[in-house]
Amino acid sequence: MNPNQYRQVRLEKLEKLKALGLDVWPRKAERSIGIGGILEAFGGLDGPALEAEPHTVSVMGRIIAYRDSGKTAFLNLSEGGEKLQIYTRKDALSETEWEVVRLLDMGDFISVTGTLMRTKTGELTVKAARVQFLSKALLPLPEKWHGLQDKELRYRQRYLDLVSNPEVLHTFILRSKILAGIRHYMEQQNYLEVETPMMQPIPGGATARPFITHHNALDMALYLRVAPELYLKRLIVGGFHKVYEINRNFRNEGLSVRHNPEFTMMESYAAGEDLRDVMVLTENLFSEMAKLCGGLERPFGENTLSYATPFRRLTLKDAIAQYGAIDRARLERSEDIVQLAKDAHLEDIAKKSPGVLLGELFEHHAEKQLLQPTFITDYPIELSPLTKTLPDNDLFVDRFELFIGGMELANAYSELNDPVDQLGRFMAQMQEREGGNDEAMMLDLDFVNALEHGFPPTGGLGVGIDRMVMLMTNAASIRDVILFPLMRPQTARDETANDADEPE
RNA sequence: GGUUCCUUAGCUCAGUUGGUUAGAGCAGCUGACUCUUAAUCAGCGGGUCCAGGGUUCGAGUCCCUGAGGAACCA
Repeated sequence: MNPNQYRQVRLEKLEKLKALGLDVWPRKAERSIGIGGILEAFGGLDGPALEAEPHTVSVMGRIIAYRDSGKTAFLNLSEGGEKLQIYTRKDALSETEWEVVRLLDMGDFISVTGTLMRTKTGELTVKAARVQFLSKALLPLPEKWHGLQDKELRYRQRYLDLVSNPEVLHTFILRSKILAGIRHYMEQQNYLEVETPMMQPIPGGATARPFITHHNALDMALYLRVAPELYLKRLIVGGFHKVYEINRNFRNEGLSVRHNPEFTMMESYAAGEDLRDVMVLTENLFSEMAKLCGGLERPFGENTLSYATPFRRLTLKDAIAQYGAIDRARLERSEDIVQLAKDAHLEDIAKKSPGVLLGELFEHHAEKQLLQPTFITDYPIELSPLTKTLPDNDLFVDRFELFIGGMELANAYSELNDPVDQLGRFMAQMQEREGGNDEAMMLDLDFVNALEHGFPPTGGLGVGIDRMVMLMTNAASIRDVILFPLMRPQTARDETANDADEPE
């Protein structure tokens, strides 16, 4: 039975439905209430209560189960991840409608009008008095018990994944609720949502390789943004007090269970604030979202994570010392740091400064072990070209990254607002770039110019929304929380071989 | 980039040491059944075993190359 044979059989049924005089592709469904609404409004009523005071409803949905027993048939309709049983019997329908019921397939959409009842097993059911045919599915649904299991098909044909795996639909419904929850929380904190360019002439705000594209009319290169940071800061210069943006960033990097080339980030900036204020904002955001999703204790893989505030604070060096079982004093001496880097088999050690090596030692020894929410603070200045230095140490900056479940979830600074210092940091990045580091930042002179017009002390934050949703929904892969994750095209490579000049 | 694993019917999966005509369930088709719950019962149809090459008397199974996917490492 190949897909064409299924189509053929169902096309024939469609012709039979037309022959009954039906509009088989009607424009609108008869519907007085949704399935969710029925469950909410009548889910508490028992059989006698429904009989005493009959409720007539019109519902629509996709047929996800069909149990036919002669002159009756039970159907399950699905809408928005909720399902409802329909009871049809020959003697309760017109001859035409009974014919329609017999020509239905799983996957079809119908609307049913009838009264609510309880079956003998107690299930809430609509007893059909009228049936409206809405749409024919020409192709079969995946297996009804196991759903669609093949991961490749689930990502490539997400619509089938959503239809046949209800928990997937619920994950994405929860994602929407988290997004709404974040906006609600930020609004409560008096932040304004803004939108800044996603196509930028100079990509800035993060050390990452950008995607490049071309604008024909202006004949100029444009980059998909790696971060909105430099534009949001311009808004603080312009007089916005507190702003945030939730949108996509694009980074031309590999794919993994934690990385998708386009991912959703929330960035926020608050004038007059510093890193301590941003920490409070951040931990409250996470704990509020955990509450929204069921409670402060959330399962993640093998662990239970607690979002009770305050979150733990740990300096970068302390984290390396603690998780790497390394004498803390050695992290103060450059030659010891180099030796530790060798011990950890880091690459290109000779080319890297002690600060860069500290960052890599942290990733090597500590990152994956930071399961419970932890703020890591006091980053080396080389890793943080947009951040104010610590008051008592100009080699380290006032920055935190938040780690949960072994992943980086957030990144925040006391923003550098000294334009002269900022220009110097850009120059250092330019040197990095010339040295072959294509992740180093590009010089954005207009941004420096904006700072020269006066930029108040500001606390800034970036939160990885996909990873936050992973935590809240206990998803093992970022692909399980992105509706359409990037996949290599399935078409044969020789059909799309015009990218053959791309060096691999 | 490296290592390991996966790809068999529309879907979910079996397939023994390399040996006859590749199996099951769901889905589908025909029939029975007026309260079913993965409905049940009887019968029927459905395969580019990911692709290409090789070894062999014989390959879904072994080897090589490629494609796509998954996990781990860097």
